[in-house]
Amino acid sequence: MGDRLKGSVGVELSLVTVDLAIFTIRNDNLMVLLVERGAEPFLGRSALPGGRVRTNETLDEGAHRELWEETSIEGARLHLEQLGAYGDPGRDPRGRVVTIAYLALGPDLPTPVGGTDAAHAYWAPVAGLLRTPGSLAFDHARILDDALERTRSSLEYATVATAFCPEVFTLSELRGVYEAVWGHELDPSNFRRKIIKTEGFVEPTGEQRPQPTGRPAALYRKGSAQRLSPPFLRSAF
Amino acid sequence: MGDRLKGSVGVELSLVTVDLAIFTIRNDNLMVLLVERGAEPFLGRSALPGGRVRTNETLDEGAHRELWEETSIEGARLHLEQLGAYGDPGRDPRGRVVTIAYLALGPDLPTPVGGTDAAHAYWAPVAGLLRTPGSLAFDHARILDDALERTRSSLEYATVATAFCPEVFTLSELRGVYEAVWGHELDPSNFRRKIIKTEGFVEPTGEQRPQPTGRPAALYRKGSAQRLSPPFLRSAF
DNA sequence: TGAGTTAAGGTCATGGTGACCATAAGAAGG
DNA sequence: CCTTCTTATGGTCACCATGACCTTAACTCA
Repeated sequence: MGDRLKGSVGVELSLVTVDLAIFTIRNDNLMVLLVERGAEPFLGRSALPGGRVRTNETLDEGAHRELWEETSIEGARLHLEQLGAYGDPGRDPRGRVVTIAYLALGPDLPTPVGGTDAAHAYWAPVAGLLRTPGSLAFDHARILDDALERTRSSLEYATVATAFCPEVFTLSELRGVYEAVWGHELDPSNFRRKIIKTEGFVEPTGEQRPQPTGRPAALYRKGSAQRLSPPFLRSAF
Repeated sequence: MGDRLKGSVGVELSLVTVDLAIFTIRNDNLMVLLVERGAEPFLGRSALPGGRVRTNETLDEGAHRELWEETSIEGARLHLEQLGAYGDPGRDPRGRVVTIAYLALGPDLPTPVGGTDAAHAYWAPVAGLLRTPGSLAFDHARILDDALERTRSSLEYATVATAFCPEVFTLSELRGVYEAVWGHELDPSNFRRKIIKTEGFVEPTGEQRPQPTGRPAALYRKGSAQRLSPPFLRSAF
């Protein structure tokens, strides 16, 4: 391909990768998928899953492919959006590597099987990672930080919270998503009012689900709206 | 460098560039800086300024450098933020080129002198470009679209509108920024109330400026706040 | 039957917002 | 000097979204 890039010289070329911050919620905790690196550099350290982008695929396609290869989960069920590009020289000791970070949100996923690249893939609580800095390879701690802030912000302005939920869910489960991501509790009554009156956020299925204790909860599915207007701001921290 | 990327093969490498969507406001119109391409592909067509990222510089540094080379404007006076990565195969007929798009906002800048790469650099009204699709090279029309939407959205949640203003400015000038970017008029009285009561958005200088007609306007400078809470939503379109 | 638990709905005071009106302070002209 | 025009600045009021809090509904279990 190099000869098609007329005028370019080798020193100007970079390796382009995608890295994925895949979030889900397990037991009311926000979790991120990590892999234990099986090769240098950072051998044995934890990192976000990712890999090289192929020249014949879109960045989005590359993200979807890596997602599938590392987690055996089809991207169709996930919310996937680009987070940004990270290209500081020195972020990879092997040389110039520019990575396009992606944010993926999904419902409680099965524990990932070892993919092609990743010997060990596992879910780690995000809260714990923030308390132990320096545990991630490359600049993945910063990417994780940005991914978390993007997620918290997205819940304010968009309807992506439903991406964390299964096909049908209760409003309490949806509230649990907000509480796990924002890290504080919400008033159940006010939350309900806000969600219901936001056109297209959720649609009632008409069904109910008995609870282990207490009154049965109505079931909902994802609505067609993408954005929240007015937004649902996290006022109190 | 290639030999330092152990295991990589040439076909996996990409050319990485930065492209800049530089916005300013002239005569109440939102303008974007374009360059007329002096080389193939898209010879003679208009494009966003940009160029290759060097291997020893940050993506942000590359953006600042290209900004300087193309416009002779120091980035310190501008608001510069990363917009995202664009890497569809085929976006550049020469081969795989991944570009990191940046959004730059600045006050009414002097007409740029021809830089090193750009023979002709000029300000074009954004509104006109949206009405004539297909006029920009590469996928720059899409980047411009995204940059515009990001800008409109940023004015809702952040204080970046002051980046369009000179050192000191009146509230009417600041309102003109919002009106130019959002494309509709705002109530002067309500706008004033909103800005003033948002702590740290603007600081009064104590000075006044006589107007060509009408009562003199108080002068303000940029405050220290970065984010608007509550946001300033563009409800009516 | 009563206690416990969760879902769901209602009340009320507060604060932000849009629509609108009123006043202030300058320039220009009769 | 006074009127008129223009823009800046300030105020009023109704409405809506929100947070805090209370009440009722519906189910399980002892």
